[in-house]
Amino acid sequence: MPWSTRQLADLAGTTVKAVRYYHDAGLLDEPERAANGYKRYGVEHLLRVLQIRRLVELGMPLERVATMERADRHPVAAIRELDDEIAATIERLEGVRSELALILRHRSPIDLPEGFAAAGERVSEADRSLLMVMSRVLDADALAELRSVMDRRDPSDDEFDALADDASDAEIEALATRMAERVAADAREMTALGDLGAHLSGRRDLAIGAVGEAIAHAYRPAQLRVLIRIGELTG
Amino acid sequence: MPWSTRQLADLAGTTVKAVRYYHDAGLLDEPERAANGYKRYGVEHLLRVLQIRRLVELGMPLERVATMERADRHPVAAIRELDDEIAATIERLEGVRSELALILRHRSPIDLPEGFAAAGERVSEADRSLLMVMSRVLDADALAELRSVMDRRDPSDDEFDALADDASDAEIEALATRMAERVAADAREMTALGDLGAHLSGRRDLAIGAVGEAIAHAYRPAQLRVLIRIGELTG
DNA sequence: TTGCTCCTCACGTCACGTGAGGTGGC
DNA sequence: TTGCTCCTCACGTCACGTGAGGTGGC
Repeated sequence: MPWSTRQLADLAGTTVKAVRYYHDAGLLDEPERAANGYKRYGVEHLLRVLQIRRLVELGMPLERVATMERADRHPVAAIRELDDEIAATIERLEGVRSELALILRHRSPIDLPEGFAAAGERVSEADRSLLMVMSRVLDADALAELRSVMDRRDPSDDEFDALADDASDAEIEALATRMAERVAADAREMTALGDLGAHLSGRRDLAIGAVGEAIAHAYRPAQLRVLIRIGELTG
Repeated sequence: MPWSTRQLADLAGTTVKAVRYYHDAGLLDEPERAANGYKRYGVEHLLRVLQIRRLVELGMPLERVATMERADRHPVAAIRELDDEIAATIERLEGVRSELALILRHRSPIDLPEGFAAAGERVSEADRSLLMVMSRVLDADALAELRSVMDRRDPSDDEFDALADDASDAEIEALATRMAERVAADAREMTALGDLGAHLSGRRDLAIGAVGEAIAHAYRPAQLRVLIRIGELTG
C-alpha cells in the first residue's frame, strides 16, 4: 500500500518538510493523490528521496543534484569536484584550528590580528588596536618585520606604556632619547618598516590616514609627544 | 577626517553591506552623520569591525560575537567551544572524503548506500535499489552481514540477473534449487539476516512493508517466482 | 467529541548580496 | 550635465523549520 508523506519521510530518514521542499525544488515528482487529497507515495519516490539524501550527505548542493543526469550512475567529474571542495574546506578549517591553538597556547587576546598570537600577553591594549589596523594596511613584507619587532621587548617600552599624562618636557625628552636609538637601529634593519610608504596595501591615501588616526586614538597625549620627538630625533 | 561606509569597509576588508548588516544586528554602533545624512565613521568603528571580522573568520557566529563580553579579551571557554565545533566538522568531512575515495576507487555508483561502495560494479541495478531501502530499514548487525554477503558472488547470481521474463517452470525450479542451497548455508551463518524480523530499525510495520515493496519493484515476475520458490525450499 | 494526521500558505533562519529608486558632490 | 557615491527599503539566497489555519479519519 502507498505511503503518506510522514511515512515516506520516516523511511528515508528525513523530515516531512524536506520531502515537500524536494517537490517545490523540482527534484521529486509529485505522487498521485487519494480522494481526500492526501499524497500516496510508492517505492520509486522512496528510492529517489534516498538518492537525494545520499548526495546531500556527501555534501552536494541540491541544485547540482537536480542537474545531475539520472542516467549517469558514476559521475566521476562531479565526485572529484565535490572532493576538491571538501578538501579546500578542511584545509581552511585546519588553518583556523592552528590559529585557535596558538591563541590558547600564548594566552593572547582575540583582538590581535592573524599571525600575531605569539606576541601574546606582552602587547598593551593600545598596541593591539594599532596592530589590528596595521595588519589591514601593510603589505606582507612589512607585516613580517612587524612581527619580529613585536618579539623584541625593551624596558623603555614599559616606561612608555606607563608614561604619566602630565609628564614634564624633560621626562619626555629623556624617554624619547632612550627609545630613539633602538628605533633607529630597528629602522636600519627593517627596510620595509623603514619605508612604510612603499609597503602599504589597498588604497594608499586611506591607508596612511588610517594609521595616523589609529596612532592618535591608541596613545595618550604625553605618549604622542614622545613619538613625535622620536620622529624628530631619528629624522 | 571621518570615513564613509565604503571607506570603512575597504579599510576593514569587507563590504558596505556587511557593515550595514552589523548595524542592523546591533553589533556596531551607528556613527554620527554629516549634514547630508552620510555616515561618518571613526577609528573606534574600524576597530570594532576588525574585531567582528576576526571572530567571524575564526568561525564564530555573529550571535555569539554579540553576546561576548567586550571586556573579556581572552574568552578561553568560547575559543575551546569553537575549536570543538570545528574539530567535529572536520571529522565529518574527513568521513565524507573517505567515502568519496571508496566510490572512486571501486568505481561504484553513487546510489549505493554508505559502506557498500566496495561491492562496486558487481551490483545490479535491482540490487542497488534494494540495498538502498535495506540500509534504511535494517539494524547495524544485519547490515554488516549484508555487506559480507554482497562480497560473495556466485555464477547462479548471473543466471538470476539474466533470467528471461518467459522462463519456463522447469527453468525456474532448476535455478531456485541451485540457489536455495547457498541461501540456506548463508542463513545458518548469518544469524541476523536469518532472523530479519528481530533486526529491523525504525518502525517495524513500515520497515517490513517497505522491504516487500522494494523487492516487488526491483525484480521482474520471473525472478520473483524464483525468490518465492527459494523461500519454500529453504522453509 | 478528542486527538492525531494531512493539506497549503506564509514567514523565519543566517550573513549578507542584489537590485530599485532617489539624492548629493564635483 | 555626467558619472560616481551615498542613502534606505525590499527582496533573494539555501535547505529547510516553524507556526497558522483549515480539513479528514477513527
